[in-house]
Amino acid sequence: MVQQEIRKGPWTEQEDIKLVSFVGLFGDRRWDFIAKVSGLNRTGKSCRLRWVNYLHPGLKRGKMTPLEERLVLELHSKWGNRWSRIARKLPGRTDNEIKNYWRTHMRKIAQEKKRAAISSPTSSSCHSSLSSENHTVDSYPTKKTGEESFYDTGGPNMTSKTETKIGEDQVGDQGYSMDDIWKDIALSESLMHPVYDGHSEVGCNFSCPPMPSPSWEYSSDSLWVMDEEESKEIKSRQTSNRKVGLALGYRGSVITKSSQVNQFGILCHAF
DNA sequence: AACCTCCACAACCGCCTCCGG
DNA sequence: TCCGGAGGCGGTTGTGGAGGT
Repeated sequence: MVQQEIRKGPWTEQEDIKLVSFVGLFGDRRWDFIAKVSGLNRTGKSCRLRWVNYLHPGLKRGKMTPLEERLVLELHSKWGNRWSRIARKLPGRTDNEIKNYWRTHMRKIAQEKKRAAISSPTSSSCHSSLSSENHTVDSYPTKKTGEESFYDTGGPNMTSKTETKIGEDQVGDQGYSMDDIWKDIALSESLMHPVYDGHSEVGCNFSCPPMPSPSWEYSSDSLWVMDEEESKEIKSRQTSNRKVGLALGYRGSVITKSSQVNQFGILCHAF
């Protein structure tokens, strides 16, 4: 058999249209199947990612609201890097989006805090990661072996992967890995107030009220409104008739860049 | 105007988990 | 019970655009 070459890289409008229509037909579960029958020379994974992060009708775009920002912070302190889980509490936001947001914004904040900490060197809590003497503020500490960093875990058993990767030479862009970000944030938060001690999901008292689900009105089986338990429950309810025509629920409310708006206009017409 | 830096975001990779045979 | 495949998840990278110098 001649294997068609798997396409990679940016998706075209035509591919999007195809994907949406096939998801409409077969639901958003059987990604490998969809990838095959659609004729998109993409992997199932790629199709799923495109759908979840970009084509899903309930996606909210644009800047994070202050409420969302706060929620991300608090949920991250509660759950660590469980982006998909955090995303479920932020209707319309994807794990990818939150991850990206966290990475850029928190890094920025951490840098600012770090600068502030440097300018007041009497602070005893800033010794650990600020000791790279002959570096500028923008060069970042590398991970010390055996040093504990609860921020890169989000839980007791998420350390291994990160550590083995970053412990080598992989330090991310500009030499600033996720690991370093967590450390910086840990540092900056410790300067501000005591930090919730990390791992357990119980006994964490937040001042933040439960997510009020602002202006969110997507269907009840939305990806984002479910917590794990809910999702399990729904999964158990899911039978073959589920989701057919989910994509037909397209609404015009998806905020996109101008070209993307056009794209969705086209997509709507595809049905 | 050209160049640089930063940011936002899309997408890929690799590992993990789950589920069906 | 075991195994393989599909899907899910977290980490990372690439790229384009905006803003600053």
